[in-house]
Amino acid sequence: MRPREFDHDDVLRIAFDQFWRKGVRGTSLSDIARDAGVQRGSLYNAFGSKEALFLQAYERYAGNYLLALQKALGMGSLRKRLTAFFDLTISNFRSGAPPRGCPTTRGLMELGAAEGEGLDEEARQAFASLVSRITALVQDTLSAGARRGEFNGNPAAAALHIVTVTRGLAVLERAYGDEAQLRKIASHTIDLVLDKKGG
Amino acid sequence: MRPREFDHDDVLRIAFDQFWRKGVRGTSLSDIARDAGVQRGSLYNAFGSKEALFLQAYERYAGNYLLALQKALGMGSLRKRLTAFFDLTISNFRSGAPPRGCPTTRGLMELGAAEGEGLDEEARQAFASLVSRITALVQDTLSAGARRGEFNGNPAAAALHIVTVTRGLAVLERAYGDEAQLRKIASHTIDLVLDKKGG
DNA sequence: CTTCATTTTTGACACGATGTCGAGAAAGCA
DNA sequence: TGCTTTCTCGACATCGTGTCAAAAATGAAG
Repeated sequence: MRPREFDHDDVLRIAFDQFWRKGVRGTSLSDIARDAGVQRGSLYNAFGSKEALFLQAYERYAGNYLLALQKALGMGSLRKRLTAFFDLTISNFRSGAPPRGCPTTRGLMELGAAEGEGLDEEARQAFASLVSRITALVQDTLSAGARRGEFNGNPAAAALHIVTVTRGLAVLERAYGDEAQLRKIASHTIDLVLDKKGG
Repeated sequence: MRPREFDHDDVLRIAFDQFWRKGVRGTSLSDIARDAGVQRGSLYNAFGSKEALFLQAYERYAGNYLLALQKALGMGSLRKRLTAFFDLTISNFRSGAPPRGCPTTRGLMELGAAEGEGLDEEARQAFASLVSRITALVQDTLSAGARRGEFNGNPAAAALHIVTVTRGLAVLERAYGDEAQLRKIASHTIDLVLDKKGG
């Protein structure tokens, strides 16, 4: 057995950085290979294909992101939790220079696009899975808030609405790049959900 | 002067159909040339580049879409108008077999992605322009509703919120492909906006 | 220590995409 | 009829993905 000359996790990190900055289709394996100091062929040997490499890199990101999310949703009043949720979401979109947007939303629109080509379906599921998990976390937060009398609506419907807004924010971020606008929409959404008339 | 052997508008229509089904990066000029019965070189001669062709095809679509939108927003109570707005939006996402999603959102995430490459910026503006125009139409509708006592919130903020939700719906359509879910979110959004406590 | 088996690395190759270029073809006009 | 202008067409350069076989490096067995 000959040992691998590069670190698996390092490559995933470097690759995801490129994918995030330039999009999946806009990033070539040559770019990643150069950045990682590895031959292109070695990447194929280790990961199989560009999309397989992307999927592994994305799963790595999704795990980290969910951890941060749980932390943000875990403290204070319901309003504080939702504010922290939107803060984290928007900060994530606006991280990097220039801002890199939302990798999940970009990936969904970029790869979930082509007609049934096999791996695209696998990618679609990876993205959808993260969105579902985020929705579940928000729903749990709302349910807890309802038990404490901080919320009187339908947690499932409200969570879906909130997550839909965050996906919309990801799109508007690309369209306008106006962070203040995103924060305004977020705060307006929290008001709508929490001030709703008896449900 | 030798006359062109193909119809300009026909090619735009055929090209946009391909771009809509397979994404911009997923569609090759050879595909379009084959479908349109034209040589690839002729497309370069007539349109300059793939992205220039896409932009022209997209502008053609955007014009038609805005016309349909004005029609949908022009009749009945405010609730009826907003319902028609979401209906048109979702029907548009779900048109085709398989459903083609939202071309604007897909285009934004696909092209507005790469770092300052010139034409990508032009594309971004085309997408952003349609989103802005849609927002303006919704805002006008809400303002008219406010004058008739059907709405007591801030039209600008509410319009932005509604359009943000439609962008989110475009993303969820790709993630889940569940049309009933999209319609539920839409109806919930209308309730939130119209039932809001005095603002 | 030598040999072997296994895995990684590496470079060459096939293929398809974008975009350029120049030669040839087809109209309008003098 | 001949000239000019534009369009069409095929060849080419370049870059992307993905495959393959040969070479290199390591661990294990004799």
